[in-house]
Amino acid sequence: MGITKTQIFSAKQNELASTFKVLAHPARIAILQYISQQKACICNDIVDEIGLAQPTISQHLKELKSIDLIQGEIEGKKVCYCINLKKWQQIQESLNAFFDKTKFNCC
Amino acid sequence: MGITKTQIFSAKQNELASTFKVLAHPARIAILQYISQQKACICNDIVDEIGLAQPTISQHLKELKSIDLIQGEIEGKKVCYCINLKKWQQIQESLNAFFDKTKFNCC
DNA sequence: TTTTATTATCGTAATATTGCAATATATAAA
DNA sequence: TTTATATATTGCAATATTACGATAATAAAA
Repeated sequence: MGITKTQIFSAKQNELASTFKVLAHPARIAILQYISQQKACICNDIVDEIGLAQPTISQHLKELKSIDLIQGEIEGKKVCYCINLKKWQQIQESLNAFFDKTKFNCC
Repeated sequence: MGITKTQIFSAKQNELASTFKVLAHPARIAILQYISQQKACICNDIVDEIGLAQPTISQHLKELKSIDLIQGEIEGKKVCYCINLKKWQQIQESLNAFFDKTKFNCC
């Protein structure tokens, strides 16, 4: 069917899975790493750096923006993409909470 | 195209993305949480608990097994699935390393 | 051996994702 | 205004994922 039955899971489970999903592509990992290393983060530089076509990069940026993980500031013709530090830390904490909460009672 | 261009990314980037991908489904999150709470972890119980068909659960378990996140011990007719604590911690550490290493130079 | 119970695999339909060419939009420069 | 540059959107083809019925495989029970 290809469709996830989200309605049978809790909001937290769905949200956690969605967050993992945004991070589940090497291009998006690479984009985040690249943005974090640059003083000025411009989309076209990302295209050159990553090696995917401009529309593809734009699409990946859109997905990262969709969960507020990055922000884009328009600077003339260019857009300066930056990591949203607050959200970044928030996500790291919620992932750690998931890993920590999971206890191991068997085996 | 639907195919990820893995060859243009580093092994680490691909591995990190793959790990996120395995965790990027609410059923697999729910399975991990359920397994972690049970003293005895049996597949058929998971089917009752999650509310997806048995072949679907079996498929999700296979994906979790594919990165060694869970282990299955055959106990007669049943299989006792358990979280692989070592791998679990290893993954948590590598995710944290990714989040920590990503510095924020701009904006 | 036959039956029953449990889990895995196969095949397939529905949907999602990835990637890019073409094109649109927007702004700066000429 | 026209042109050039940067980014976003649209449309589509190729591939991946999700879910499940049917069935196979395995092992305990009868």
